[in-house]
Amino acid sequence: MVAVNKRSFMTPTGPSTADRILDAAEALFAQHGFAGTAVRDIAAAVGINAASLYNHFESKQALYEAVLERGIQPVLEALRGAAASELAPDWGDAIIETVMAQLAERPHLPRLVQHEAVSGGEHLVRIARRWILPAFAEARTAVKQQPRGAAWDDDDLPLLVSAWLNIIFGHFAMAPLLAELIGEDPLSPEMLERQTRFLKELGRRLSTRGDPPDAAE
Amino acid sequence: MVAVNKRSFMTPTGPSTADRILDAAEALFAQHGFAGTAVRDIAAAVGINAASLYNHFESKQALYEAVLERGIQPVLEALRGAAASELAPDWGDAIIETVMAQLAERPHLPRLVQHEAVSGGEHLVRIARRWILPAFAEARTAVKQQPRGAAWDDDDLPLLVSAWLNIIFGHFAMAPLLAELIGEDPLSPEMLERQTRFLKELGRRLSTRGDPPDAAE
Amino acid sequence: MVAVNKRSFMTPTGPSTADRILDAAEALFAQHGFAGTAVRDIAAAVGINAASLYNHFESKQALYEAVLERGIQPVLEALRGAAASELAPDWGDAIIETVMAQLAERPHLPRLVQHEAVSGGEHLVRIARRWILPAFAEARTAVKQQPRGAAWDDDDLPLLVSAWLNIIFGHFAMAPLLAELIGEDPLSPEMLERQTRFLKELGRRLSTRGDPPDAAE
Amino acid sequence: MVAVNKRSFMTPTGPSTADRILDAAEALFAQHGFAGTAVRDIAAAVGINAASLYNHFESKQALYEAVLERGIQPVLEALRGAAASELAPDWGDAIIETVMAQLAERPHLPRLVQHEAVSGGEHLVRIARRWILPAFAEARTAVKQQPRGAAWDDDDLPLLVSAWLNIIFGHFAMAPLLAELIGEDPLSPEMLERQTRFLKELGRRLSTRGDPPDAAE
DNA sequence: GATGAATGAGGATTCATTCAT
DNA sequence: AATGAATGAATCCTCATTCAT
Repeated sequence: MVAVNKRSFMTPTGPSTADRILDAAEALFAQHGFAGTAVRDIAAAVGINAASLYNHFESKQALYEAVLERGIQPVLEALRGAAASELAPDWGDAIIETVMAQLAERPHLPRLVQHEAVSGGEHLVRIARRWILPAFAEARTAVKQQPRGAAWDDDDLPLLVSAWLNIIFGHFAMAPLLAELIGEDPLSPEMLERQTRFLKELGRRLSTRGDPPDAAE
Repeated sequence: MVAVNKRSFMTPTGPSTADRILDAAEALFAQHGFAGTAVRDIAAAVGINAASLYNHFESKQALYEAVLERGIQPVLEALRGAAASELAPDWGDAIIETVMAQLAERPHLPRLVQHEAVSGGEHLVRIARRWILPAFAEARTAVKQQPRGAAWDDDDLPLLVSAWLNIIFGHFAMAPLLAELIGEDPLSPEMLERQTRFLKELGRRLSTRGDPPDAAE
Repeated sequence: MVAVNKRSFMTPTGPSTADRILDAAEALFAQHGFAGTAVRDIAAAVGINAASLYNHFESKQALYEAVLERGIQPVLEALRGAAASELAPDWGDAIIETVMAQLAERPHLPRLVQHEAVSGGEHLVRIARRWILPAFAEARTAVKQQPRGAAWDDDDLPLLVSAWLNIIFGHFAMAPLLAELIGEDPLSPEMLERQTRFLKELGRRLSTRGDPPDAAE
Repeated sequence: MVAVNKRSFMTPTGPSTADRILDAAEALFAQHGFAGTAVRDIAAAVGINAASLYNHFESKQALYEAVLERGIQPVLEALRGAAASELAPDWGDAIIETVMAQLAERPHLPRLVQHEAVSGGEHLVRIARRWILPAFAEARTAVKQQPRGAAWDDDDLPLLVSAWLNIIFGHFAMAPLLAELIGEDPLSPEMLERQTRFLKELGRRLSTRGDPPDAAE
């Protein structure tokens, strides 16, 4: 028996109800977090009755986790792909572009993850062990392999990776606030382009030892 | 016996009830966000009846805002103080140390702010206009005044400030997740010390043009 | 045992839940007024959970207004019908009988209206504009068309209408108090019959100039 | 020991706190009824703390009853005075004028009584037995003594008295609604004057047998 | 799959009242 | 006589979930 995608086969239907629920839930969970999102509101956004939602997902919890998994998986895969070509000269730039492109497509995802991370709650650990830890390891390896990687103390690498993640995810997650501050939508194509350029320059500088290595307070 | 105010005599005059409520609320809001925190739980943490809480704060909302203000104000003031001494040679390091010291004392605050920022919600704008915008302006000025400031494009400055904020706040806000990843508590004195050192090095590198002085794509 | 639709087979399909709620609410609101009636008590009277009530009505307010409308509408219609036949000789008597019959059937209604009127509150204006104003206009017209209508000064007509309404509604609304005073239930068929006769006599006298035919100051 | 009015003795103080509470309570109870009035609101209207109110009245209940008694007593006394002079020729007019004058001075009272009457509740019976029953008896006697009293069937007298009470109290109690209908404040001096005139005319007509004594359906 | 109705648990908030000061 | 703080009970209402249809 061939593995067949349950939907998208033979019928020219649009996205399945389950997918539409996932979409609506992703947006709402990203905006208001888990606790701040009512199942009823998700259902309303989809245009169905709240009870119907339970035909597709066992519980609010289960839906939340499905949303997270569906969102994180492609990002990780893209990241892996980019990381694989570690030999290319502007390898760092490639990763940045890949990740930014991924996130630009699903701008809710970083907010969702940030929400979850900040809550540091029950769902976190499961997700962390399955998705983030490997990702973290990969990112760490990547950073270490940077040409002048020696520049960073080995113990600082986790902090560096964490910093990178915070910068990249933060740009999306804090978009509403940032918009307030710069008077422009941080998620507009132009701003995303600028942010991408900015990140590349950042990468270049971070892999170079700073000027006067004396100052240490 | 002199007529004595119940709480100014013999009793060590602990924090007022209102303050204790603010403390408990800060911790709980930071952990679970606004929607995820029940007034009853805050009251329980303080050891009072939920109804009593309303003798001190008009509503959950009002309490939330009070928590935010109380938390943000001293950080901003410290930041201002540090920024004032902009002539000192290791001026950037001073700011980093000041901010880290402030946040270390109230580790809930960054999570609280992050929660709020990610939610990008109703409370945000008010706070943003009164506290964050000025802070942002200050931070921006500060960054621009760095000795080798010419190194950054003027348009990139907001992004740079945003990046700094995300790195600094992110370390605290994501602490539970980060702990999971590095196997150590990111908020332990040693780790905070390491992070401070890391940030200083980061500052040094960021204010130095990256290696291939051609690249600025 | 056959799978059977609980309420479409064998059960005589009693009034819908919404109707039962309206009934219970009508009685309770009439007895204790809006503020004095707890949603929980209405639900209990119906035999459902208080939460279920919100599947049928958006709020206590909405329920209250629905009760008022449902109650007032048929009375107004009956009144209109009776008023239409203004040519009949004992036209006034017909109206009295119609109204009394209507109110006798829903004895809660007058108390409800009285409650509302006395409260003169927020709900009043909406209702007043939609239902009572037209009714008032009709009543006024009716009174004016009485054969010997010339007997009343035009400026007194609103007062006359108001007086009639107060007498008629008052009999029902004050029933508990009146019962206390006369030792009989004012809502018993006999008493209602007597009150109807009394009102007719009243109507006859009111449309006749009083003794000293000079007095109309 | 002489019976001394606790307040108004020796000190030129304004109304005592207890009186101010009674005033505020009278207004609020009249507007919103017992259940719809919060002790806090009464206190706020007086300008004191809700707790202070309990220095003057044992409970909300007790305050309510005090308000009712204080309001009803002078009306009854005035009524008695007027009724005593039953020999005067326009005796009915005198009563009307007295009562209207009394109520005009305390326009909250009728609404208060109406609220209570409509609620037909717990407080009612006590009040009824002590105040209203005697008043009713008096009114009944008064009506019966009208010159052409014979015109009314003895059994109708309670209904007639009830009608009178409903008309008179109703004008005040329904003032907000009536204002809505006639576009004028029913409690303005002019309207009260008109209502008084109207009531006198009413009295004149009611004590005259109606035209065609045949119609009784 | 979809839905209207039902519900127990819990949400924030208000209430009348008490009490130490 | 006044008050700020406290509280248990009750307020309206929302929530996630179930179930018969």
